[in-house]
Amino acid sequence: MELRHLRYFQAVADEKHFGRAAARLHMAQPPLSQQIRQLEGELGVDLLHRTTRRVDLTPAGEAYLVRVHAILQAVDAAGAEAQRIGQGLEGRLAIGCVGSATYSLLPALARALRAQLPGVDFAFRGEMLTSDQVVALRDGSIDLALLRPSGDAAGHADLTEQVLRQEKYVVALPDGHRLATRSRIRVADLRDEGLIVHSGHGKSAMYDAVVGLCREAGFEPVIRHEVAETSTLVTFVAAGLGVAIVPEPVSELVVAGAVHRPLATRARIDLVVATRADDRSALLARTLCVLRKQIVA
Amino acid sequence: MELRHLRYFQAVADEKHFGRAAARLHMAQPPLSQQIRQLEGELGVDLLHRTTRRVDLTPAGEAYLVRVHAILQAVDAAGAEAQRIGQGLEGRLAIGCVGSATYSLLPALARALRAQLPGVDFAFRGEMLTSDQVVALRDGSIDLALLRPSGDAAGHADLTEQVLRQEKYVVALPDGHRLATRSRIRVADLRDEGLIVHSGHGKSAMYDAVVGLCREAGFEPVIRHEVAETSTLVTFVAAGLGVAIVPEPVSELVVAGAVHRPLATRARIDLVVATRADDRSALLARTLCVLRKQIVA
DNA sequence: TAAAAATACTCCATAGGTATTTTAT
DNA sequence: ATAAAATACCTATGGAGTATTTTTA
Repeated sequence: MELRHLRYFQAVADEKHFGRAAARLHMAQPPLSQQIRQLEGELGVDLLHRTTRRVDLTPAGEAYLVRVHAILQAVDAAGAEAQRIGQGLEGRLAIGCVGSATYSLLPALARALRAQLPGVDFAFRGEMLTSDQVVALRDGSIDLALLRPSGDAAGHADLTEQVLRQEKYVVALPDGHRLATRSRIRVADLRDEGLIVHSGHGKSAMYDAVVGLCREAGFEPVIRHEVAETSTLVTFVAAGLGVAIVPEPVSELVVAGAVHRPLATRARIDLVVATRADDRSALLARTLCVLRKQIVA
Repeated sequence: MELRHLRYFQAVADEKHFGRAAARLHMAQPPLSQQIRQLEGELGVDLLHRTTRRVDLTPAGEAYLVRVHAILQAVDAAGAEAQRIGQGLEGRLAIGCVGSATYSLLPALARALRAQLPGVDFAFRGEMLTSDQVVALRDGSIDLALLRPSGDAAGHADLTEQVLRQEKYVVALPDGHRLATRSRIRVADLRDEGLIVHSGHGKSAMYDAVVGLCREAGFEPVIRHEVAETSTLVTFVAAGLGVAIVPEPVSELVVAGAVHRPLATRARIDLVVATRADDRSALLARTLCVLRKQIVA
């Protein structure tokens, strides 16, 4: 049995007339009769009751017609859906994001994506460590990662990475801190401050970046607290537990009791977008397009 | 596009290998590749991502596969359903019944039909007048009628009628009635009794039958009450409002205060089954078969 | 008898087969 | 180098066309 048989049956059932149905199908009447008989033969049921004056449906034909309608519609719908998915207008895409972009870039991106690609089911996972995102990309639990540069770029041959933008640093200080009155702070000014950093050497790229800045300024940082989440980090600063060096967009996360001051340094921290190199999905391409527009704006 | 394409796609998606899929489909690999390409071309989407080592599904292919599974299953289910309906094992059938068989034959028939044809959705309408059943048969609101012989059998050329059985008459009497002590009652004994009959000359066959019996016995019946339903009729008798001549199976409707005594007459009243002459449905045939077995038992 | 479906036959489009090439690992 | 899909080409089944017959209201 083929869809042809179902289409022909539907036409005959609609027209209740082999001749008219054949005309509608742009074919001659005899082959139409044959195909319908073939269908009935295959099913082992008479679907139509023929008289020379009119054709009508048997009870079995009535029931079959309903099913056939649904099937033919489902065939069309399946094709249409596949097309939309192929064009990246529909589907699922999971996006990972480091903590320091979770409260600035990610919400704006989510809004833009929902507006631009309303048919797509996006899943956002913020506060992810760079190293976890690499794993998640590889195992498919995310499809796009917003992360910081990791030391071993060589180990990411299967990933495509691109620098989205280079972010300045700011210092997060408790409200009444002695440095809070300065308009700009040098790294060296933090020599005697207790620092709050993201936890785990080799896991958080920010940890390594902050330690690197201090060493470049000629001192070994005093690490007072290690925290997993950026929101916790700023909260700790507000609570007076120490100061922190964070990328500038973190200052968009406003917490009472914490203030941000520019860090006087030429150093910048890259925000990188990474994807699986073999991921050729149209949805990913469209998502990257929206992401880049977002960065420019 | 044809079901063939869907079947082939499903096989390739299952096997993730054109060669093995072709073997499973009992065909060579090249035509399979062609058909899949043809499908992709028609949809305008790549469903498969080919490497020489393995075949895997694109996101569009994944979604399409799910739909294809459902479609192919629906095609099978539609055929199976049509077959069952064609064999009379599934479907809908409405049965009408005159009042005087509603409380005896009909419940037993319903039980037998449910047991024999569990897949069928039977609808029973009891207490229908013969004339209403003829109309209902013609307009399709019932498919099988249990009725009494009507005067104008000539007017039913489009119906097939068959006498199911010939029922004796009984007299329904109030409990303490003077005739209640008799074992048998002649029609002439009812000369001075007020009768309760089914309402409407020309509508209820029983009305005509009862009046006919009386005239044959040489008197014009005194009609005390006309009622629409058999249950009402017996209730009226029990209440002492009169006596009634009813077919013997009505005595199965036991109402406190009413008794039934055989009527001494050779006259019988036919119980007739009628169907549309052009109704060739297998379900009707099966139903009639169960009905006839029921009558014998 | 007239309208419509079924039959008889013919033809050709295309599904499917065989042989070979291309491709990616 | 090799396994597998794609390409090229061929064959033949069967879908569709034309002419005609059969059917039944």
